[in-house]
Amino acid sequence: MSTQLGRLQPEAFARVVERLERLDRLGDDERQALGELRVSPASHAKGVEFIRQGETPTESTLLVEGFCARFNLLHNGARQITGIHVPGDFVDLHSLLLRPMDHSVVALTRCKLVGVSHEDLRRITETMPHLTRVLWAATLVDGAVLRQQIVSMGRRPGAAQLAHIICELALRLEPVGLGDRTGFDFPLGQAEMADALGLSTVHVNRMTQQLRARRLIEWRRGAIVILDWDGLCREAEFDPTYLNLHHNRL
Amino acid sequence: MSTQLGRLQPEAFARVVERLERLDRLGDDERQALGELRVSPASHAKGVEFIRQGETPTESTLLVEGFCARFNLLHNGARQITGIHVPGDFVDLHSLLLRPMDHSVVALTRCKLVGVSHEDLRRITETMPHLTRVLWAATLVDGAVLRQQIVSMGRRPGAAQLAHIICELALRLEPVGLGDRTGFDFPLGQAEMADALGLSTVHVNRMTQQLRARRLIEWRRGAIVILDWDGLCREAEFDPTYLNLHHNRL
DNA sequence: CGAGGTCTTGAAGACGATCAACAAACGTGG
DNA sequence: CCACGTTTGTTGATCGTCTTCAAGACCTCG
Repeated sequence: MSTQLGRLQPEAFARVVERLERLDRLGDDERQALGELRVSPASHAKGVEFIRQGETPTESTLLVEGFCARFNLLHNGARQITGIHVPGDFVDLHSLLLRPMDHSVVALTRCKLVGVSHEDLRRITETMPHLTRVLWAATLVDGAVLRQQIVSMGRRPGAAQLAHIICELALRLEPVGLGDRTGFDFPLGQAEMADALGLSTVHVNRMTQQLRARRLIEWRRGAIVILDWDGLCREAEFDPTYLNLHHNRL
Repeated sequence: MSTQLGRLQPEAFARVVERLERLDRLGDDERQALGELRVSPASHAKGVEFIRQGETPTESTLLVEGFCARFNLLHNGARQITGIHVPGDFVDLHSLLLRPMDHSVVALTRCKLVGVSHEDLRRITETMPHLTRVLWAATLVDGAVLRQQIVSMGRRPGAAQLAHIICELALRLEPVGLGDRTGFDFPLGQAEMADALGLSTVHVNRMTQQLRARRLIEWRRGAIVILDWDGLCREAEFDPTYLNLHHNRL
């Protein structure tokens, strides 16, 4: 992992812009401001906890490639994942305003990331109100995802919970070109899914088999295939409104 | 419920300022800007769903007195509460940037509220970067609370889950002078608590009895008494960091 | 005083956890 | 390219937490 400062590489730049433009159209000046952010690239192997609970980062991290997750550990060693991040996500944009970190972040696969200094982000909040609102909205969508997760964990049975997160991931991966309603690459194991859903590995395995048996999905070799999108949505009571996939005027 | 526009009444003004100043000290100009917000007061009886999923409000609602909750309904009639709000909270500040509402809000007790027009809030985001960051931070704390809720639901047993939310409510009520580590008025029933925790009413009842039997809390007549704060925190593995109760420089 | 809501209790059962063993897939080095 | 060890997925049996249903006690308020 190197730490030399530079501008966003084309790939990373494209990912952020894609993601933010899903919330609202950006002006040329805003795109330019994003392009001029000083960033420090980094990459981490699977399993590396590159942000730790209790730290107060001086930059926010943008995920360019791979999957990572926020999580908390309990005293008994149990892990709860509170969010799975896909390329284009700011994994800790909130660390700009909330200190210290109340959770850690781990690379679930090999990850490419860039750090954006809080100083630069703060300058954006001082000078570019609209872009600030877009970034704010990005954190609000995070919150909406968390709410749906709570609904799942509280009131949906295991199979529906699994179905729901698969629907969600498909739609979140779509705008960055990494998936669609027919499926997506998903190099995570059932153990990680279990930590995300708050279930045991064994139970995730059985729920997966159930969705498989009902011809809703396949899940093998690091890829999830969605055989029946509508059926999966029905199972999950999935309503994509909360992802704010349409453009708003922010 | 009346809708005439006015300035924030002293009580409401104090609540917002107290709440926001918990995040960062406000300047005189910022306090003044808040005082000049045009607001529409409203009050709702217990049980009224005053914001409904699917709507796109033109104002954000500040809770001045009483308790209310965000919730989602499932097809089978089950309700999951995704957040309990206490006086001083903006219950739907995110509706400024996210549309339409992906959940409803219900008054859990008689509530006094004021609506703040999105137009005014947006003006703040255009002209007062620091106050904007404070408001943003308020929504980020919301998110942190949601993450802890996920940890509770996923990995904490029922009793700890109940203990955790009680610890949290105590600390969230403290800065508005409505509670402390010895307890607080809490006019909600076990059924509502069940919907918040994702448990059944019966189970909440039994977990309450368990905490009672262990001399950690009392809960009667609309008030929760905390008999042993440290014990309750231990039971819950409660770490208040996520509430950002200390001042930050935003 | 009566009526409706809330709390409490018991019994039965479902969903999911845990433990343990085995199979399959994967990656690594020879 | 194969052999091996490790990780991940699969299965079965058993156990515990939490749910459901149902009934009765307690409160509160009109």
